[in-house]
Amino acid sequence: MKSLSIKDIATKANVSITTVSFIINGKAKEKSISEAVIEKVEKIIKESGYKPNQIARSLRTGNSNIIGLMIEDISNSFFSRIARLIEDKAYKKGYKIIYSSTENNVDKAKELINMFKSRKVDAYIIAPTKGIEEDINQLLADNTPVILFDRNLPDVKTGYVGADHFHASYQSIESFIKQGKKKIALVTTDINVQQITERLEGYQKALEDHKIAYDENLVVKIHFNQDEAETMAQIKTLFQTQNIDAVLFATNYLAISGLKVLKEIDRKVGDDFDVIAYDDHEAFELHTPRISAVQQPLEEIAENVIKLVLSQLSKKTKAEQLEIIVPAKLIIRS
Amino acid sequence: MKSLSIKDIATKANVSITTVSFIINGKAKEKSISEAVIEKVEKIIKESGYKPNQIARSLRTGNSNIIGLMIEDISNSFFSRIARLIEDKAYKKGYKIIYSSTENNVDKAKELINMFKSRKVDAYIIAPTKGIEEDINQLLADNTPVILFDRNLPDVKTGYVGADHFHASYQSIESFIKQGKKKIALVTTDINVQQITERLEGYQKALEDHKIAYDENLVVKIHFNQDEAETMAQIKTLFQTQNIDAVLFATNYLAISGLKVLKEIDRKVGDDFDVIAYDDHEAFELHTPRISAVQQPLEEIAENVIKLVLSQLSKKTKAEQLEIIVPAKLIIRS
DNA sequence: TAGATTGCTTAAAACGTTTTACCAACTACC
DNA sequence: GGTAGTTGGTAAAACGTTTTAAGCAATCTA
Repeated sequence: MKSLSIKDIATKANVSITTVSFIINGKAKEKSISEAVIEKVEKIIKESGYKPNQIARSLRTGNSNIIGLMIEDISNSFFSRIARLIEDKAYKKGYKIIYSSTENNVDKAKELINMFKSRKVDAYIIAPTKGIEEDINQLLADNTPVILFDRNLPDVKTGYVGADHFHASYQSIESFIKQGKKKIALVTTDINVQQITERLEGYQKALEDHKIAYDENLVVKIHFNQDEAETMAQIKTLFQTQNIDAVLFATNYLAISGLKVLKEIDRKVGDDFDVIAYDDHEAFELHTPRISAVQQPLEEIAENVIKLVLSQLSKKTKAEQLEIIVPAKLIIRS
Repeated sequence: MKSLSIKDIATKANVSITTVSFIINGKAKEKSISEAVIEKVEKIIKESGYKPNQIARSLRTGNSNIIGLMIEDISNSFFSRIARLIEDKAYKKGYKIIYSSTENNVDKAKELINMFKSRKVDAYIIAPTKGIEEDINQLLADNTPVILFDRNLPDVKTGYVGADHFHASYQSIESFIKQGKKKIALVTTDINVQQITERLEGYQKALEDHKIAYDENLVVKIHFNQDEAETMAQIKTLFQTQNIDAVLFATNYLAISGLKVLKEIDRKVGDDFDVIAYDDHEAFELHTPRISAVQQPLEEIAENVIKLVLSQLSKKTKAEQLEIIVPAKLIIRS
């Protein structure tokens, strides 16, 4: 069964295609179509269940009402929760989302941008990887709105929304120090994005400000794409060879692996060994004892991302470089 | 900067649009285009970075290489993990995914189907809600492939992939009984989908087969869209008013709420009170003590879903009603 | 009364592809 | 030397919209 076209409606209503199009697009008044015709056509549209073909529409108008969302991995709860919020808000404004996981792989990311480009998405929301600066700048040069979130790229001048990672990390370490911790470890990843380096810098600065020497043996950088067993092995080595009394995990999945290790080696989190995780997770509240975590304000991030995107979509001007830094919150659980 | 069109390439290569199109679509041989021309055109395409406009292509061919994925909620880890796997596999076959969360809301689901329809998606993958049978049947009548997963709809005759919920539930209860449990509760939701009712039936049948009387006070149906505080209150009431010695949670988020309650009322999971969760979650392995769970084989589900979709896409025939039931696995942790 | 304005409507071009149908020039065959 | 087949290619229609420019009456203005 072929679906109806505007032509069928026009024939049925005995008016021209143009007239129907004007009515559909709410330009009836402006083009001074008579009430009688408007009503007749609207009735027919309603009765027939006609829906305009978005593809034809896109081809003609050049925009698709689709926003491309590129994240690292949709199965990571941080991203899936953000994605859900963004989807919700975009939907309310009539935009749909096409999403894809980049797996932090530059080639895949580039390919995705091409994909999105050929689908003529109206705007991009990207949690970027290093190495796609040029591709993004190309988009910006074409006047396509691009908003970055979670990680900023210094060489890309556009809107960005992210949490204050430096400060949150600093605070976490400071809270350890105030508890009297001396040998504080950091388990982080080797991906070279601002968001991650900031966490390291916060760690270093806090130590420095409290006159604790930085010891590189206490910082473990886990390779991004390796499997969990290997990650756990590395963390285990840290725990067993260094006499640490506190650890900050720079991502929630690292924290989960770390907690598994602790369980395995039967080391308890408590007064003499404390843990903070970056990015909260349901598991942390349920853990015994409960695990402290840095919470990013997901709702606020999503809200701002969409705000920036919509504002760029409405202006036709080049994207302005507007960085929105929202505070992250350290939740101390005990 | 306007992007290149096939016309620009044709002009540059001094051939017709048709020729370029044939080459792009790999029909050069078949249409007996000379090697020389093929090379020339391909070189120009490569150099210029030309990418065909998918929208125009879709308009002309009637298919979009997009698969619509409708799930309950992308921020639920079960769905986000499945989504990731499906995305991956679809991507490898050249298909992109547009996804949307239905929130188990019939109206939203219907609206989404319309949305997808007007975007001419090539196929649908749906974790359906009750009430959209007719809309789906409409799609099937138009010969559009639709594959259901996670929940089946009896009134829809099409491909379906899901786990054997009845059996997994039965097994879980049986394992309680073998431990000597007598008062076994079930915390489930009130959404009326096969997948959920099967879990209840498994519960009932296991009790019956082991001559334990069914007590409706031990079954709590939590309203789907309510907030967590209320859910926890209901579960708390169950725990405090009924003298139960085991509980099966029918979804992972219910189990998480339930575990929070246990923590709150300081009741320990252990020999005299056991818990099994349906759908595994990282939190369960980390919990002290570790929580047993029913694991659905995500990879296998995703694999089969994609297999069915692709098979439907290749045949032009009406969807065949093929139900693939994969076993779920009870992971006993202690 | 001529010209301008207003009210309602439409024909046709354009968006960037794919595909059908066709053409022209050779080659091969009997 | 006529016809059938092959090789290498193209013109133009079609997909379903939006939008520009214009047309025609009827009414108003001076």
